[in-house]
Amino acid sequence: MIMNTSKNDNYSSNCESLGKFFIPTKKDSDEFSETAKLMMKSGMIHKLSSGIYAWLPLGYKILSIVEKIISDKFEDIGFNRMCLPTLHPASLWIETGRYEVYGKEMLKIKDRNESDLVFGPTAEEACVDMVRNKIKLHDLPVKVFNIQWKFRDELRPRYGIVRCREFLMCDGYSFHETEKDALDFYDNVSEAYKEVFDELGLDVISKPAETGEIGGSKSHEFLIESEIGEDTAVVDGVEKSFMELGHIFLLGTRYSEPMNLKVTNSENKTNALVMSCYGIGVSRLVGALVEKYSVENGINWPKNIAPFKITILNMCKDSEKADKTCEKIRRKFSKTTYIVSGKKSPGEKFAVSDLIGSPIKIIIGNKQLESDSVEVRVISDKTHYIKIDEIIDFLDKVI
RNA sequence: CGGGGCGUAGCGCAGUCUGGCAGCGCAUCUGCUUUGGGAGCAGGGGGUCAGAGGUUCAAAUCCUCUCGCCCCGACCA
Repeated sequence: MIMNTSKNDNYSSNCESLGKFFIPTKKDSDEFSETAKLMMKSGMIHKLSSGIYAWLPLGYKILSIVEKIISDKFEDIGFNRMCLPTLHPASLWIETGRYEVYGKEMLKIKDRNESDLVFGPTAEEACVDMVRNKIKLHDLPVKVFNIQWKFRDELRPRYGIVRCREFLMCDGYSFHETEKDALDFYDNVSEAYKEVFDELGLDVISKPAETGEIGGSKSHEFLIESEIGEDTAVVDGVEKSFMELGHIFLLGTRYSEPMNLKVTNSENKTNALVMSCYGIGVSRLVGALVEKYSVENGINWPKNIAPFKITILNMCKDSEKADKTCEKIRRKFSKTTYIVSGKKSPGEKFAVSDLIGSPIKIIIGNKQLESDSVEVRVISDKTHYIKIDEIIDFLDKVI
């Protein structure tokens, strides 16, 4: 929708389509919460049904960036990335007794043979099935994780992707010989979680929690203060609303025992493995980030999360010099530059750029162009006027 | 799952009470004007009135059923 639509394009037509990126912004949205409203207005997500959202290119870009930050951290502490299916045979859930216990949030499906399937609301059973009969003593500890869509048939979805039915979750699973090994690694993961949230600029607290339906002996949840939080915690004597972003559990033998995940140890005894699981709501995390970085008319993304680090506002209608300057910058920073141009009004261009929220905004207007300059606004810095000849060097420094 | 509300053009809505040509704003397309904070004028296109059944000469409108969505509450990752 926003693209280079200059008619005077005989010098740039070959490249024009390269800069296109589909961002259908909206003037307004009737979403209830500010976070969901902003995500709809900026063209990040589209609702298909109650609690079921499509991720448009802009939203998916942010989701992917967050996913990468989490994934890198998990690999840093020794997890191997893998991928479990979204659909699990009901038989696995019957083995642990959760098929009946989990409740109406679990989506049960039948395939063409009338076999019962489950769209996984979580994946402990699937993961155990993947590793059982394969792990030998010398393999331990085994640490795997995946980032996969989950479905929980919420009674009442709300706040856009913050509490939806289909959501992206990073779920890690570790298997240990002893409870002590499991506990040590549990602390490593807890530390890694804090580093991830720090990297994203989120003030997250961890707090001991109930293990609930999932079972196990120890758990911590990771919470962020939020207007639309649905958990409460007491901080400094004041009860506040929090949104849960992650939860880790020391599961013990809750799954390994009934599913017969065992190894024979050095004393020739066969014991059930000690299992832990670690979850982060990746798609919900994007909601928390939008809430955190939202400003008056849009968003101010920090550089390490921004879907586009640079937004160029081409205010000129038929200026070859302006178009060529856009193209010069886009070629150098092609994956992270978004150009707002065409015959839209200046107001609309600024409004769209506010919604995209790049930390660096370059404004190409007739006034500065007369002196071969452009205006560059850098978040948390002043406005610079830079000569076109020096723009690439300047951007290299601030990006 | 209980209570309430809504469903009419892509989006937001009026029309429903009192049956009688399918409307308005925004968006979109065309042309001209405008170009530093979501522009102006003119013209055009776009409809399974949520769905099914019923009443009637005639149904968006009345009746019955079904579905979907939203808000509150309860429940819960």
